Amino acid sequence: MSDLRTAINPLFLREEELRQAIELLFFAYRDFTAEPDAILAEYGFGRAHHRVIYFVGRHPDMTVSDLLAILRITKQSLSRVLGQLVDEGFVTQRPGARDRRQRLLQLTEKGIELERQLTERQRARIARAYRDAGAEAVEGFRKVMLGLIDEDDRGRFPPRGGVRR
Amino acid sequence: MSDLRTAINPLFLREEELRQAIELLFFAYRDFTAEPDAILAEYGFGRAHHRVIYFVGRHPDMTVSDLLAILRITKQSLSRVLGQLVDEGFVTQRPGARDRRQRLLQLTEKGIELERQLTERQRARIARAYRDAGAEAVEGFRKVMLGLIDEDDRGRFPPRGGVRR
DNA sequence: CATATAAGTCAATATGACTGACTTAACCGT
DNA sequence: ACGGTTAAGTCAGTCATATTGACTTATATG
Repeated sequence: MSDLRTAINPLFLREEELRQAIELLFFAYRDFTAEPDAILAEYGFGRAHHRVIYFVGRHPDMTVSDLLAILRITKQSLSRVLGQLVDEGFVTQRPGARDRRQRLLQLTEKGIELERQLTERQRARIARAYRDAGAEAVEGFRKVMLGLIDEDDRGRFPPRGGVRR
Repeated sequence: MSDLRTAINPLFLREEELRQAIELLFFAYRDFTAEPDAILAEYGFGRAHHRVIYFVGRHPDMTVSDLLAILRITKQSLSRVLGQLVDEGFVTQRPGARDRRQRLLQLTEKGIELERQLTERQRARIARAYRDAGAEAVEGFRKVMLGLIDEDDRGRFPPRGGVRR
């Protein structure tokens, strides 16, 4: 028996470890998006609507440009989705005070309610995983995930100062 | 100043922590798929082709049903993508020996080469993140990611026995 | 033999994304 | 005040990924 790959070659372990990470990302993302997708379908929306609702909820008064930079899609792609959300009363726009060319985006009450409904499933999934894994594992998770993200977007995640006491 | 949310309410910290996890997943997946997507575009392929190539490479002689169960898409959706890959000589099929209704899937040399090209970028990204984060963080990452995955698919990830010495 | 299963097919539709070209309004520096 | 730039939006065409639903073919299995 004694498999050459595992018994002798440390490069195989490395390869296996990296492949597992690829699959962890695939399966985690697949399952992480499945629940909200099912809710969205009831509204005739898709995942793109969720992203808009999520980030507008997270950063009220963000501009269209900000949103495009986060989503990394074209404005033509955003246009349909955002237009639908505005038409159906989930998102409102108002001109920027400093720069009146900007359209600052906000969620309506209806939008806030949908955002809450969509995100609470995801939060519950994460809360369970965090609880089961423990605080130390959570720190490791954050570290690795940050390392996977392009450098220019890491600044979105403030370093967590240890709780002073 | 002294923000009510951070200064007093521990539930806000919790909420913030969970939201950050949502965003870590979004940004990590976005950046993780961007590089292979660019390569795939040169072949006229999309992310769905990558998934098929990846999993067939990972599990040679897997059946179409196995693949459908992993990807969680309909066979009609898979059909086009798989058909293209077969037509263009990246994947081959042969009837199962035990059950001749099955079509066992394999990568051709060409398919293996493309798989390698696509996945090596992702492996490099993960290797860098793993190295920067350290072994302990990697363990935490694995624990949390596993917790995010639906229970019925966790068995795909064998527990890592500590290296005996 | 009857039923169930694995795979594939045809048709219609929705969603999310793209490129390219263009407009409108507002800002901003010289 | 003009001219260039930027923010946003629009029109048109295309492509990839996915869906539902109905059906066929071949093979397996009780």
